Amino acid sequence: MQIIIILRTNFIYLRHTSALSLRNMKETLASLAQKTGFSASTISRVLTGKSEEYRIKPETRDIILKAAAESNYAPNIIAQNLRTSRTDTIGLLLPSVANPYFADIASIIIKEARKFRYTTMVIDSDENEATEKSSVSTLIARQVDGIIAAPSGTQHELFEEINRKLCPVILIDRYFVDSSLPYVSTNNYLGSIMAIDNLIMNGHTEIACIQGAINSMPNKKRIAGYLSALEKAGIRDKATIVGNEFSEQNGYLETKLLLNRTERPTAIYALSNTIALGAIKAIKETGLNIPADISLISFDDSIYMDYMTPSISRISQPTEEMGKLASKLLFESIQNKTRCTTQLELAPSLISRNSVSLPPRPDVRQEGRHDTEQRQQ
Amino acid sequence: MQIIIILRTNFIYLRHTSALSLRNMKETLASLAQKTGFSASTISRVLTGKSEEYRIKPETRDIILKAAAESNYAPNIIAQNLRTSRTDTIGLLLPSVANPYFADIASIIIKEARKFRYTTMVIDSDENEATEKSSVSTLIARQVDGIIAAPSGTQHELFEEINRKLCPVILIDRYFVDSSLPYVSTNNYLGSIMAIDNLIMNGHTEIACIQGAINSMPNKKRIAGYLSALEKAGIRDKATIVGNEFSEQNGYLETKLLLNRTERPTAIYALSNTIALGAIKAIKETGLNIPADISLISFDDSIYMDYMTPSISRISQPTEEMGKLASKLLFESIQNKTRCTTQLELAPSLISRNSVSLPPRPDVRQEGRHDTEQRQQ
DNA sequence: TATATTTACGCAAACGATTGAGCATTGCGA
DNA sequence: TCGCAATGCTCAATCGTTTGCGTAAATATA
Repeated sequence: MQIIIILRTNFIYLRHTSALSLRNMKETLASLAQKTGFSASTISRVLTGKSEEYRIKPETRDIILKAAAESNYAPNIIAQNLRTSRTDTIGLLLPSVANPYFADIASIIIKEARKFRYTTMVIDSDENEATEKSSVSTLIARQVDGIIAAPSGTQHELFEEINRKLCPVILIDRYFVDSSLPYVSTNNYLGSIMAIDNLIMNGHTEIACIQGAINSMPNKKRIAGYLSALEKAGIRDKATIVGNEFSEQNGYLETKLLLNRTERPTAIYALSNTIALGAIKAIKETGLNIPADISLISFDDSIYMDYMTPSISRISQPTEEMGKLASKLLFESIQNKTRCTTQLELAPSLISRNSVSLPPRPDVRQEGRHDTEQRQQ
Repeated sequence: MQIIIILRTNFIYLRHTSALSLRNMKETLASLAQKTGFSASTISRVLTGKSEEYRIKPETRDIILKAAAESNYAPNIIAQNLRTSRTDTIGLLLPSVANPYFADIASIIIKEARKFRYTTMVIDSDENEATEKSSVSTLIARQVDGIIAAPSGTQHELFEEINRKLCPVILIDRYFVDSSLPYVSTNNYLGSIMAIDNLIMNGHTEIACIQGAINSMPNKKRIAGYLSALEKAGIRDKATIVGNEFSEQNGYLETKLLLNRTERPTAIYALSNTIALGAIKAIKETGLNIPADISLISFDDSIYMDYMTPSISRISQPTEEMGKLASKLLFESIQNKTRCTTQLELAPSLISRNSVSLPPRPDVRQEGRHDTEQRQQ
């Protein structure tokens, strides 16, 4: 996909931006007008690179450019915003910036935006729907030119209304079913299939799934994939779904409960990296070994997963591509004043490591192990 | 420390913000003036909660409030900004949002800012000084009311000039020596002492240190603490300092080189979580065990460090306090139109886990171990 | 020479709020 | 009945740009 975006910034300002000293707040078009003897209109036109279009005499242009440069003039962006009702600003809404997965996405989008000369306002909704709503209102009031959002809420009306009336919205990671809002996400369904197939191939049939925010689309899709994979293997009736939050604590508590069951699962499928961490903690505390006693596979990639013992098998999402694609779609929409309807699901990949092995023999399954010795297989 | 900050937002807008529907972009003070028959001035004063101060008749006030509410009026923030030259916006400058440590800080500051009704513009400077400079200029041009920064560069003039002339600046994590700029940081020197003392207490004398961005203040202080702790133990001459970047790759490469030396260190002190990850990878690849063959201690806390095998001993920084304090200092400065000169170093804490033990006996030190079996001790 | 066109810019009205100063109207005391 | 203060508002300037329209001077065309 190639998208051509014409940057409308002008070289005069650019030169200034890269200059050493700060913008001279005292200098305005009016003061420059006084200095040079030309009108503010003319100065404006020269400084926005429209001198040819408006047939400004080259000599005049040079005088103005010189005066602007010497006085360290830079335009008042707020005034520009008011006049043009453009802000060169985008809003980025995330459920949790501290979550490594979303931090990655934030980092990429912020940098992409910078390339396109946009500044990013970041909202951390804390998975709270009320916070999300009011924060989005703030973004709108601040007249952002576009929004990239991983919504926590379930109702799409707000975002659709914004996209229809105010500015382009691109969803990332999470999206709404029955909505035409554009999104860039991972094929979460496929990801689950890959994860569960991997467990089944290793002989597991007692696979418990610890889910996250129940109403979020990724969670729903992952659950659907989980069920479908079980179905395919003819063990749909063995489905076990617990939990309700993308948090370490949720992973920990639900794992504790799972391990306490008389029919303990032989494998756990954690629907996020945070859940996986909680699960690991609970498993270790119980004195069980991964993968000898219980296998573990997780959604989300994170650098540290390779460094744990055992290293964690996982479904990796292409965060960089997602961030870049979402940015491109957004800036294309802004540029062309159109609404895009692209709905993309990128393929996840299975990173197979050492947290999955054959299930323990049935007769030892309920014993548990209380030594702290661990074997890496 | 108690700081009282009077929020100047008014309840009318608040009520609107939490309302369901979006701000009606068509409605302005002028249009409301037409509708109600009062002037824009009066409407403005009522809507900014100044009806008593300006002796607006209660009936008038109610008429105006009703009209505003019914038409879903919300003020044009950009126009307010231009008129009042306040933006209720802060800038947050970080070297790397993807780094879990800074992601934590970002998350906290964004949420704190929200509490004070500020929106946060986030910059990811990518540890690049040029990016940092131009991004900060952008923030200034956008007239942020204040800046919280973890600067990558070494020259403080830019930030000092901003703090003097334009808006309050609070540094976080990193700061400048010989500068009166306020900061909130960790006592990195003390952190190093704690880390090295821990190693020395365990009998280590061959302690190599892998550093990060050499010119950053935290790095300098950590190095100073490292040297000082060695000095105190009378083994200053054994100091080994390598590396130059807060990255996993740097940790990996430098560890590889260290392990290749004829006199292999018995312990590695990694100056960041990312460096530690790289070190672990290199150590594992070499077939050595932590801590049996080589001990490891790291700066920075991260949730996953407890889940690795062995769990990693580390120096934890109080990120939440740092973020909250920096926010408080900033908003206090903005509110009081003063410049604060507080320079705070919070105490780090040692989280002692299983990556540090006695050094291996000298006669086996150079052997290396090539089995992949690991023991947790 | 009269008219048309081009050149090179200026005027003034936006954008939508805030705010100091001012101006009717009413009430009250003397 | 007059003066004065309090009441309850409006006027108009301002923040710093951008931009549609206009126009004087210079040049080209008929």
